[in-house]
Amino acid sequence: MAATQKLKADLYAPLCPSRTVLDHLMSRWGVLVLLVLLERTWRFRELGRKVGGVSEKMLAQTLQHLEVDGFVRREAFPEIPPRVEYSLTPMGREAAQRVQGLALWVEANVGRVLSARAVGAKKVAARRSAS
Amino acid sequence: MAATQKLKADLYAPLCPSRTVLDHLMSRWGVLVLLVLLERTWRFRELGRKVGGVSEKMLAQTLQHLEVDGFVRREAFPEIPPRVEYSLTPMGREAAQRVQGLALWVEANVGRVLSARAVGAKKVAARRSAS
DNA sequence: CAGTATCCTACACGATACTG
DNA sequence: CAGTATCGTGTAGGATACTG
Repeated sequence: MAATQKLKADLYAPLCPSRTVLDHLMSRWGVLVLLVLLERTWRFRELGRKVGGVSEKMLAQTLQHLEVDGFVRREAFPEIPPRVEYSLTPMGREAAQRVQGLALWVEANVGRVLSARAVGAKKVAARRSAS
Repeated sequence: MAATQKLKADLYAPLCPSRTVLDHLMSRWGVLVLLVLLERTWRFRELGRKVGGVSEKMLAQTLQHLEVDGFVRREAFPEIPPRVEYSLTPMGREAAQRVQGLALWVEANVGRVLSARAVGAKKVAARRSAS
């Protein structure tokens, strides 16, 4: 009892908890944080600067979600000034690697997508004006 | 000229187009649509029912984003009643497979995450009350 | 069926100020 | 430094009605 659930998870079911897990992993900032953490351990501000464009609030919130879900480990050192280090748990590393798989593909293929957009945007626009 | 871009894409740069590509792929409904399309070709309503919980508006918008980006092919048949079929392009399949990699991991590991949450939520809550 | 157009609201998110 | 608290706003996204 209390063992890890074996009842089938189903992303297509709106109420399935797997949706919230996926939401945390794929959130705007969640993705970037995971990628950065894959590289090494970081302090809070350091992480913020590395990600680029994230506010303190969202960084804190994102890290808490990932910590609660067991993807990120937070270690606070009782010093002055305070120092807190964030790293991936083993499970976090597993998930982050999958995220990285997609991220690397995107970085490598933005060019193809941008080319596709040039023609794709017109097709969609044409349908709208044909009303 | 007009060749696919080779200039380095950087997800950490807020202005890099790769961010919008990733946003489309990882959006709430984008993920689910890609997973479903990986299975086979679907009609509009069919797709909506399969995904579960998506509104017409969001389904149409999501499909358009993916179509514009060159991930999804839309084929309309001049019949009455109208029939429109959506499928993945070869590039869409490449991306969708990466998305699937993460999705399958999540479905298989929700149990571990749920267990982690039981203890993780308390740790975070404890910090807040210790103010 | 396959959408589009309109309206409306909850909340995601940023900016700012403050605490330990 | 490492956050939390508060406030204000833009917009993602749902509900509904309508078109071809």
